Amino acid sequence: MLDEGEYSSGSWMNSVITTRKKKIKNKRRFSDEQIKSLETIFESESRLEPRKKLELAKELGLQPRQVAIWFQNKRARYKSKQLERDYSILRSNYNNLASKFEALKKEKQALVIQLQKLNASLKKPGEEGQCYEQNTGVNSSEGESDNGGSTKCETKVKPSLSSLERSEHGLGRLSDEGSSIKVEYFGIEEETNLMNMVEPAESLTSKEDWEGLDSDELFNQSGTSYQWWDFWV
DNA sequence: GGCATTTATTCCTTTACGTCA
DNA sequence: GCTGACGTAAAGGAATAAATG
Repeated sequence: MLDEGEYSSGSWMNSVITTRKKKIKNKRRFSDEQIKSLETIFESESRLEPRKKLELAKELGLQPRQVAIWFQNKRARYKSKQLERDYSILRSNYNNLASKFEALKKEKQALVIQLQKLNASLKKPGEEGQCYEQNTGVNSSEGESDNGGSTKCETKVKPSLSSLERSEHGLGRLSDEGSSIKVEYFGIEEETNLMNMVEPAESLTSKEDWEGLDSDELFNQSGTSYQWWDFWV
């Protein structure tokens, strides 16, 4: 630890202070050539073998201790820069993810609204919903009905359903079991549940959350009743 | 082989000097 | 010339592993 008998004589504290001040007074920055050589070696190996340290010190006209300290400080500086780079990359990835999340959330909300409209129209007696039920349930088994308006209802409702399926890449599926449409979507059965899921997602994506959240906090969020990435999985 | 001690090395933090705006 | 910010050489100290008795 202590080199060349640095603190070897006199009162310990006084010796430390005087010796240290004397040493630091003589502190000189390394020359450009010395720095260049050190940098070159550091690029290939961040830690020096003792033998190589002696050789390098001799070559540069420095004390081996100085070379060791330079490498030590260089490793610290490199690590600090690396941390900055890593943080920058993580932040960029995080921002990308956040914007994708926002887009997906909007898409989902649009689909939920579309679904509500479809359900509402099907539940109204004597309107399009009833026509659809007759078309899909009755007309298919009996071949035809004496109702001349069946083709009109079909063209109005079915395109909406197919657009829902298409927009969800085949993940969303509608069935007409019972009196209303049930959704096999995100692993839930009713759109009320679907709507409930929107709320926590909203709070997570508020401006304060995005600004005050670092990546660790994001991945450690356990305050909500579900994980936000489960939202669309 | 297990142990205590010594030695060497690393990392982290702090100190103090040099430089520059 | 003074001052504050910043970069950096160097020291202090804790932790760790290898060597030694």
